[in-house]
Amino acid sequence: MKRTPDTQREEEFLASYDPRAYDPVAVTVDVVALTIRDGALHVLLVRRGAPPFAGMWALPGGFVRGVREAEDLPQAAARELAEETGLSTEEGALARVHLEQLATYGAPGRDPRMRVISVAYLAFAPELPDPRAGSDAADAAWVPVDSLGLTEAGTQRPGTTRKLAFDHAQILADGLERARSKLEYTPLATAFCAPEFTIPELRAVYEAVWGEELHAGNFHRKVLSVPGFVESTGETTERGGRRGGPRARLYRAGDARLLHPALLRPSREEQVR
Amino acid sequence: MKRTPDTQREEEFLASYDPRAYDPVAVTVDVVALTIRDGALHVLLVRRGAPPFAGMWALPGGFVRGVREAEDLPQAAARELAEETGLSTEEGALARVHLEQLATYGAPGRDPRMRVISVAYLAFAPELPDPRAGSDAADAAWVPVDSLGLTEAGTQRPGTTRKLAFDHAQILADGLERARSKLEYTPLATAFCAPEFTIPELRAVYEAVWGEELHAGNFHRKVLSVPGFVESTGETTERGGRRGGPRARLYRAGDARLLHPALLRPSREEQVR
DNA sequence: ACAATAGTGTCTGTGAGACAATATCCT
DNA sequence: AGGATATTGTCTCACAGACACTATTGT
Repeated sequence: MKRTPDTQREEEFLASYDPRAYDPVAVTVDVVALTIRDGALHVLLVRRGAPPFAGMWALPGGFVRGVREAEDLPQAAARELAEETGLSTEEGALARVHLEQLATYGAPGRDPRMRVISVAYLAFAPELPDPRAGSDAADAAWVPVDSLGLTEAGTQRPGTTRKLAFDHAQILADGLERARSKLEYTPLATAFCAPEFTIPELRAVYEAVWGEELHAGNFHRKVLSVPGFVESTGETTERGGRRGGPRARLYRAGDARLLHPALLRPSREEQVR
Repeated sequence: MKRTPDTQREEEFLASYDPRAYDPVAVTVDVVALTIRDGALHVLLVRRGAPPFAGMWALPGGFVRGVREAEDLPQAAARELAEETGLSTEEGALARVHLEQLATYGAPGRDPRMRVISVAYLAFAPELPDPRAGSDAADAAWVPVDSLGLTEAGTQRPGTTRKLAFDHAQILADGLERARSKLEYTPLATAFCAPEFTIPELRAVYEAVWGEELHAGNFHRKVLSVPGFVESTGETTERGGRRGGPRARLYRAGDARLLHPALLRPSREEQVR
């Protein structure tokens, strides 16, 4: 190739962009995968088998595969999720999982080994099977979020048994706040439900994520009044609730991508100042 | 050092984490810096002096400095912004700029040279001086956002003179949507204003960002009714508007971090379905 | 004088939340 | 039968938006 001034310039540029010339930087993807089990919000965690933080719990995650595999960031997140849940990307079970980017964490020292930039993703999943531990994990489980003693500041209260590695308490706290907020103005609560669901089931999702009870009657009317949130199937459940009550009507997720007007959390009285 | 099974295991782990063993990955920071000039929303752009995309416009950005400098991601964003605007981080002028993480872009091929993961930041700035081109830029300017022919999909309409490099049209589109949304439920519009401002000036910010006219009377009453949005200084402007009208009262930003109730955009009729 | 603008008042429709009522189903 | 629950009805208050009005300033 002829070394015109232009190609020479580009080569210099390329050289200046070579990361090998700098300190090594690694890029990982971590996933905050949320689901509802037994009426409580759970997060998917793996127990680390190797140092650092061996024995502690962490969000599922790992390397972004490089240029050769040409793996996009959402792909990497879906792969990590599939590896831990045992669900194949093909089966369509993962297709029902909502996945969105949460934020990126790159503070120096967040990983004691080297500079690691971690792109966190947030997943909303309907009830999934118990996970099986992946290759480099000692264990994996759906863990009730309440059991982790998370504070608003993104730390864990002292005395919590399951300690989170790295800055994963912060990432999880950010993910939870995003989830709570998204339920307000998007129909993503339906992502926690089976394809057909009842309004009380949907209400249970809101109560689990927001951590407070909602008024059944007002919630019902509100959901039906938001255009495109849910659409009726015309069917009802086969039986009433396990403690009595009439059969509930079944609904599907509607075509709205934003709720208008929004379903605001009741506890907004305490204005963040 | 004795090679216990544990340290050996860690060494293996470390080896598996060495990015040099993988394809090289670079991490950059790009900044969507927004300001209001002459009543129109402007974004800070630099014209590229070197290939690829030489001659095209791009968001200011560059490498995250590695382990040795221990540069955090927000620091890197502030540094890039300072380099292009000529404002020193010390002066406090940059301290009045609101900076928040926007999203991370890492699609393979988004940079033709190598795998580049870019963490984008969003900046809200009061009126700043004209930029001076940084080291590797041919030019730098505050550019009216409207002149870029951005579509909702994050592309540029054909026939637009200033073409954006890489996927920066997408990043900018995402930043604009975030900005529009943030004005609804946070008091960040005040970040575009001088320390003391009038309600009509604040309204001009909303009109520039949302791209639509607001009803002056209703806006006024609404802003004053949201607790903590603005607080009165007791002063008024020295003169009325340049086309007549009484002097306006001056306000400072209040202590609220969320607007409750929110100031919703009028054009939400077209529900995104 | 005239036009433009800051700021206030008034009215109306919508919607959220408290509360009540009714019908249906489980044990 | 008795208790729980799904669903609908009613009432009230807050608020967004339309419109009107007054006061103050620049040209």
